[in-house]
Amino acid sequence: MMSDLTERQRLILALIVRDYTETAQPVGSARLVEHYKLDLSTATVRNEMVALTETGYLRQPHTSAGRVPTEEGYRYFVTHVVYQADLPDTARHTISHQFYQARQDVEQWMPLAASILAHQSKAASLVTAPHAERSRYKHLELISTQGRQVLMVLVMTGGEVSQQLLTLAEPVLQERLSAAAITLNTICTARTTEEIAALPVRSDALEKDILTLVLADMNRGEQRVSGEIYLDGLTNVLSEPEFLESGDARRAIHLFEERSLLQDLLARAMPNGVGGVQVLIGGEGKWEELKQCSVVLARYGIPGQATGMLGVFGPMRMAYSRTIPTVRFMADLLSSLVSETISGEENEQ
Amino acid sequence: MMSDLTERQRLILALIVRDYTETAQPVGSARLVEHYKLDLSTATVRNEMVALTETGYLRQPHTSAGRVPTEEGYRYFVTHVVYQADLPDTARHTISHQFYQARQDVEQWMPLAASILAHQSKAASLVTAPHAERSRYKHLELISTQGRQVLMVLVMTGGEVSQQLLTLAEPVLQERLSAAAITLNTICTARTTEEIAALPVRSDALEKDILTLVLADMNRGEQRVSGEIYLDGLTNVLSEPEFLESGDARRAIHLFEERSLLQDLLARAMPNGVGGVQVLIGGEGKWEELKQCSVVLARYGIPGQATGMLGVFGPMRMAYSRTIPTVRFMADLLSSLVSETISGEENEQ
DNA sequence: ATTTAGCACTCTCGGCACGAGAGTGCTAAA
DNA sequence: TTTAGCACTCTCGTGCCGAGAGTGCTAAAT
Repeated sequence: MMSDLTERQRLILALIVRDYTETAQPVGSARLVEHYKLDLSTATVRNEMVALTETGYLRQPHTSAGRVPTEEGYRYFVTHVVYQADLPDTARHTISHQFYQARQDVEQWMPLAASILAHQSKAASLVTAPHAERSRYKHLELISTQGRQVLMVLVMTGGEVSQQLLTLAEPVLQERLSAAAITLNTICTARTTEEIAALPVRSDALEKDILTLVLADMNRGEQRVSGEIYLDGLTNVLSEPEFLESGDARRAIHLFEERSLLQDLLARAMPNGVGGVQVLIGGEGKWEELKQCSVVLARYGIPGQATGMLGVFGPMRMAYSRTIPTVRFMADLLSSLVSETISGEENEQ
Repeated sequence: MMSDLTERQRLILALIVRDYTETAQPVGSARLVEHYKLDLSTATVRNEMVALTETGYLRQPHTSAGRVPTEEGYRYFVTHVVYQADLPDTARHTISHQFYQARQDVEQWMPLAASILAHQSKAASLVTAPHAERSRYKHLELISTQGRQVLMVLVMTGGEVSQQLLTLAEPVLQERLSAAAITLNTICTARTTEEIAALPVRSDALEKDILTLVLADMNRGEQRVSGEIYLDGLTNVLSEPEFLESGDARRAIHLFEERSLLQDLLARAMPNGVGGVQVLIGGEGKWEELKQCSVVLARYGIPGQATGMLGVFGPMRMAYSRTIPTVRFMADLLSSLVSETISGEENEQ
């Protein structure tokens, strides 16, 4: 693998990737030598470029232009050059600091993560809220609003909260609702959907109806592939030249706005548990819309219990050497946040 | 006002606006006559065009191009031609139907509203969740997650729910937390921030600390200008020619992604209570970024209690005759949803 | 008093040729 | 193995030209 290329070829490939990601212009031999102070002549560089072109890592847009990395070129760069790179300490500190300041505001965590990712990578970012495949009932609250309208707030272990508005057949007093909530809380707390479904049917009509809705809601939660999706930094990506012309790239943005498509992408791209950082370059042949784009994805959280995803989306020509370490670091950070928050099933009371 | 223009001039202006919004091409006299089967010669139309150009409602991009509406032209069109127009029944039914299907899922209301607006107007939409300037305490819930970590869920009248994660000095059992929550609920329910602040200080340390956080949270809520912001349909607007070239338009999109800027825009554009539909054409000289764009805004909700905003954003050349009635209808619809949900202060228990 | 036909005029836009410049690949020398 | 030298190729900006679109004006028609 590694010996596929000589040390010097790797250097030249890396420099071309770097220069191209910055300028979006094909890179010529002369520019490479003078701009990066190589102790080589342009001719030598050109010879190496020919080799790299034959191996399939570079290509020429046309006869007399400089070289541009191919998808394979980017992939080589990602796997052999920057994949193990660490995020500089200054960046780690900045990020940790921002999260420290927002540590109380659970609702801010996801948008904050998206915002940081977008700023650091200068591309578009997405973060999904942590989501459990099988979560347990934690607490139910019934709040009478007006007449027959009741707001039902359901909290799950793991901190997921869902609201639902229901209309009863006839008006019910708040006292009655509170009593029902207390009863249901007693019998349901810490139970899974299946366990609740297996309970004997309630004799009280109100409790029975509510329980049906609770079950429906829990089921709906388990059907979902991911938690809520947070996006940021779309404008970063809009000013990139790739997105100004070819409608291809614009269709990719559509993929990101349409939540259902995005869910599908995430599900297919990251089937397995928490692991390393996934880099999808040019859609990898599977996504027509992502032909000119790249996505850097990672899963965070605690595998059996609650996980979410985060990622960065940008032109194929993205700053991988910055983005990949950032995504990895943020995934670790969110993982630790989740494990601090989550109600473990062992020490549950 | 009305007599500013003759009937025929109004017709021609309206047709030019309509044609231009559809094609994005300057409209010539010949096209106008044959395409809309006018019983006039092109020369007559041209004479009227000269008049409209002199009044400032039309302009020519260059000598031998057709006419394009000016900002004043659009404004005349909006105020005198389409402002009172009603949304066709079929559209009303489609929209009502979609809301009917989602009536239980409170969390879906806002994104659904944004999605419908975006589809109907074929532009970008924004909706802010209803937000009360002065809301009242409704219910507090304290949930132990792990060791010293506690998830605090605070529900306000009007249905706003906020979550906060707090770390206590020492671990506390769930029983203790529930007891504290019940005590606080008893003394705080239905009270405003000021009223709660005026209560005698709690002797219990835990209750005192929690109450401080509750107050901080309520204050933070009251500081905010609006509820959460939901966006949709940005991609609709991206494919418009205006946004492909001039960076101006792209900067406008940035305005929409940066929540703080957007808050400012909303606050300055819609200072007063629920009223008619506001149409901002070309930024009205106040927003440099919106020079080529228009925004159609409306406030919904119940003035003294909880209000939110909704709007549509697109190129100045937008389909006002469709957008304005849609925004008005949606504002009414959301208003009725809010008044069904909200806990009135009178019939509060 | 309007409306309309006719016409000259102006400006944009696409196509085309052309030269400058960038960057290459190859060969032959170091 | 590296490098200097050079011929070659292709893009891109510029300027020119003609076609076409749309106008404004004038004079005739209603």
